[in-house]
Amino acid sequence: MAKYDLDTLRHSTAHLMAQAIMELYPDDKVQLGIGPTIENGFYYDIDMNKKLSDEDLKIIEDKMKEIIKRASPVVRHEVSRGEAIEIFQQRGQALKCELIRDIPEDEVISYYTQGDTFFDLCTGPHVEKTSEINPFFKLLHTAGAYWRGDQNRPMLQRIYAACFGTKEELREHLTMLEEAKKRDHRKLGKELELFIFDPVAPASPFFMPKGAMVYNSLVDFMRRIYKIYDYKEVITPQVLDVDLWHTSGHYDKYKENMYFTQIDEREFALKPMNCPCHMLMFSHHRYSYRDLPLRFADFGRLHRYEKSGVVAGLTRVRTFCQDDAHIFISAAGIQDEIRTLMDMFFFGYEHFGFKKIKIGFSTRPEMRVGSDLAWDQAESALKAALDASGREYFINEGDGAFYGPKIDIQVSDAIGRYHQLGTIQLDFQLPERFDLKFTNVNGELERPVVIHRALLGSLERFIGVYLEHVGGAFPFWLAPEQAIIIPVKNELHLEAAMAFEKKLKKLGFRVRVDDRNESMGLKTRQAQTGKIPFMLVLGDKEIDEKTISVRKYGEQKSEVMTQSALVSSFETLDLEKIPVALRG
RNA sequence: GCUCUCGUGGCUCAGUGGUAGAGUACUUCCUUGGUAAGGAAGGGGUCGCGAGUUCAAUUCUCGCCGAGAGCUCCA
Repeated sequence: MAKYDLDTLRHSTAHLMAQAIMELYPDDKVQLGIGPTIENGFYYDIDMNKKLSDEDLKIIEDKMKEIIKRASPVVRHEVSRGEAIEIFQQRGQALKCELIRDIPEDEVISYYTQGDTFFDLCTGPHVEKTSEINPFFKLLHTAGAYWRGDQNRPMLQRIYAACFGTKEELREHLTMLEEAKKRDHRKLGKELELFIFDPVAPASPFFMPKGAMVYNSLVDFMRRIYKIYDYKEVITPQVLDVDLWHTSGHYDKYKENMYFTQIDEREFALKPMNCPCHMLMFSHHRYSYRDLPLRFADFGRLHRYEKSGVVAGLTRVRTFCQDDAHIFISAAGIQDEIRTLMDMFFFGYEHFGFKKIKIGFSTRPEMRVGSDLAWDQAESALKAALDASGREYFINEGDGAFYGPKIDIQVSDAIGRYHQLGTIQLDFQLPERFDLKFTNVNGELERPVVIHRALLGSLERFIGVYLEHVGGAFPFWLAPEQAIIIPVKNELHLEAAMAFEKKLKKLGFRVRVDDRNESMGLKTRQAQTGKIPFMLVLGDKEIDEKTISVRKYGEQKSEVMTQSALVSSFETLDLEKIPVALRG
């Protein structure tokens, strides 16, 4: 049993790093901000004149190890507020003084010293001497971070570090980071020729033929799900009069993030979301309770002017497509619909092989619209539906949208990272703004509630997440190229290869003959690095016996099977593109 | 938007105050091959864009654009 828990060790290591920096750079006005522990280690926010580089991190690490050997005692002091401010002021630690001032009046202030050079405000606990700190840490990188997370305050230098209780855990974590780098969807997207970016359209992907194949397969998959769950797809305009965005409220709240265009002296905006279009469509028709829930699905292209610093690969882009839908429903129907949605979402995620799924329930935020009564109803309906689903969820107090509470769904990828995908949001504000009504069972006009929901989130983001999840190796039904056929000798076997290709193509499979004048070694290598699910080799033997040599992606060996057996196994695999409930 | 880093053939990257190189990809030829790179030749770059310093800038300085790591934000 270790003497200290991991959190204490990490925290003490953070102090150790701060001390190392103070000792190494005495003339750079080092001021300590905060240095909390985080999931895999810790960070420390530091203000200093010198800009730290990656080389400096190595020097700091060495210094830290030296201080460990020194075995300096770590001592806790408890003083009054005034004394604490004086002590930290003397040492030029203005940031710490600010923190002390924010501590409630009556509390005793604790701080720690380590040897003679180091002072830090902290409640502890800590190790008793620096030699008790283990060396299983690594300083990873520096980045800017606003003091106290406020973009109007100065930017400090944040140093991130990994820190663990054992050497193995540290190594495992560093290996995971390496693995994450290899799986980076931006790298894979380029290597597998899925998409490109160009400065002419910042943060906007161009999907190459293979990427478009994946994109369209995902849309196709969603359309099939929509058949089961009774969604009606609609198609809506890209460019709409700003009046619409005034009505919806988006103009006031999000105009900084919208694209505008003027023509015939009218101002238009490129749509950043589909909802107002769907509200408009609902209002153009007098619907009855018999029509509800009415589900409008839309794969419309959206444009949002995201700030330059926030865009990243496919995960945050300026043009994207959601698997968007809006459900118009009576307040009484919410709970059932949410339950149905949860079924549908989990069905979808499991289909993609996401096993660990986290559900977050976000409640009313401080800045909100709508009456408390309406919020009470909406929250309790969501909660009841979640409880009824029997799935675990956690509550994000105050994290809801300004127009209603929401459910967010995160999935864990193959290397344990969570990504937000789906969202289900209740909205009683847009129906109000668009004055939506339906005729209820008593013949009276009633205001519907709207549910915004997306399962994949955005196609772009989902492709990024999924690429990293599968490491670029798509399952058969999603692979842009499902099989590659290699003739052993072009002169002798090309004809048979092309005949087989034609046969598979007629059955709807995506196959290609590699007819280049290259060695089998090279073709094999490229079939593997291209992560094509099946490599099929045809030579004399196979042609004579109507068989084919089959090597699956990731396997070292090939097996020989009859051509008809291969075809039927392709047919079975390809069924995965069709949700179970729709299979004949 | 803010802080830091980066930007050299399609891709991955060397390199230099005297206007550029490798590997790979591409084209052609040779090779007729049995499961992760057979051989050769060839074409391809105003070194992100603009200004400044200099006899001379891809190299140094500034500005802009784009990308990355974070922060703030994310309808």
